[in-house]
Amino acid sequence: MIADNKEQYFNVALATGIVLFAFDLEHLHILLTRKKEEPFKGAWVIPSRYVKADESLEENVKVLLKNTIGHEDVYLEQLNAFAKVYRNPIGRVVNIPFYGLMQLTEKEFKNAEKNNCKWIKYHDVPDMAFDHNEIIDYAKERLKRRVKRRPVGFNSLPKEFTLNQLQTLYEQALNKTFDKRNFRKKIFNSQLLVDTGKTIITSQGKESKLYKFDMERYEKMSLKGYDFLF
Amino acid sequence: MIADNKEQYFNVALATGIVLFAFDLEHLHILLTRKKEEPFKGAWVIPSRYVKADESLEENVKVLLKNTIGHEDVYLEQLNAFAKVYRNPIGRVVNIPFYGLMQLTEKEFKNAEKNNCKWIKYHDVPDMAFDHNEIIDYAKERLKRRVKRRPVGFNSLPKEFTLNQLQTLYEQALNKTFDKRNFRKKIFNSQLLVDTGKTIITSQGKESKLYKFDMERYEKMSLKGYDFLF
DNA sequence: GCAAAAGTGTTCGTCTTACACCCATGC
DNA sequence: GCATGGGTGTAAGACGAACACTTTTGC
Repeated sequence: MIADNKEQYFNVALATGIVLFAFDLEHLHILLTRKKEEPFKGAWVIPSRYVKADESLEENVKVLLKNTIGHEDVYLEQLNAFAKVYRNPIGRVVNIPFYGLMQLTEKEFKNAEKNNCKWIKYHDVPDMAFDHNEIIDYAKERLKRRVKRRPVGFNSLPKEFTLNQLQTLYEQALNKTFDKRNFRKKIFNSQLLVDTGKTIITSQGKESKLYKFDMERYEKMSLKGYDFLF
Repeated sequence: MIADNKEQYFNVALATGIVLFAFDLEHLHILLTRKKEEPFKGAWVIPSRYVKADESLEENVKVLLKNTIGHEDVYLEQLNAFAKVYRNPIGRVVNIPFYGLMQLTEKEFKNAEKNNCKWIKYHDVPDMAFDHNEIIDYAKERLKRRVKRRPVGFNSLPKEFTLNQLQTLYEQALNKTFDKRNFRKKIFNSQLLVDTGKTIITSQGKESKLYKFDMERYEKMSLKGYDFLF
């Protein structure tokens, strides 16, 4: 079947997109940009890029990251392909988006501005071009599930963080609030946090204990069938 | 960027594949077929099909189902795209596989044979062409997670089924055994099963109660934030 | 009569949830 | 001095895990 008319099938273009979530210790953000060319010139989109013939999806996404935030040090996960026939007016473009999770610091904030991108608050996503709102909604759902079921949240915190920062992150991602005492109990019970013995002075001038995530321990526990659950 | 040399990007082919899981009330099976053409003529593959220019992925998968088991009454879910540059020697073919879950009866068994397909036991998957083993492993992982966290298993049972059949399904999919009393307690606690009042004579000649899944109730509970968990 | 399958309760420990106050700091 | 945020304990209920026997049937 394919041998007869190979050409008829090789007429699809591939792109990746990145729904980049970043936490600045207070709010979750998503990185958006505006389209520089037709179609939908000027409209909000997630950073996207056509995949070259000999380029893997991951390589492509990493170029996207370099071009927007200036580095590629981000937790990444592939999402479902968006492949509707008429999603792009110039032809059949299949977008295989990823979601990323990272810490938002001054550096990424400035780099984004420089590269014509903007960090939008998680709950304030505007109307976007193509099916990009759908992609973001899907990525948010995925993030929620992951935060609930795997300790991915730590990818958006500094190596050492306070429990209040961790709780804020969970509350933002899951869009609900937790009782402070119960939150701490649950996290400590999981035995995935290590007390660094250090403290930090938070923005309110209070002293607060610093913890770090014990990745090694998590991996060992995972192998034995442990399931992180929040 | 794209306007200048549009052609250079529109040279990818799209295919879907289906990892079809089916339960005959005793064992889980996966549907495989053998390649009829080069490359890898004669090798085991999952049923796959090129996507036509104006065809959605879902339409394409449904044709696949029609061509193999003779109908399209299957629970479907899209998996991650498999897009490695050199996964197919004839060009860059991106496979966007789905997994499906259904009940295996005589009908599907015969239709598969007629269509050059074979139902292989879940734990006996042979070496396959392309990256199809990888796809199956990925689909199995997804199935495990789904069975644990959503009541998808009911898609592979008849409308009315016994608790032992349900338990067997869970044991096969998750590759472990459960205590019968605890299993029943857990399932009844979830309040998702309705006693039909009927019984059936099983293959061992014993009478066994029939239950059905209360989809409406599940949907209501889901909306209120209920999470099925096994 | 014995092998195989359907069905059934209790106990113990752990986890979840609800709930309130003290202390230090910045202003 | 007061508003803000960091930090802490207890009690009640729900849930999970471990565990054994009775009954019926086919052979």
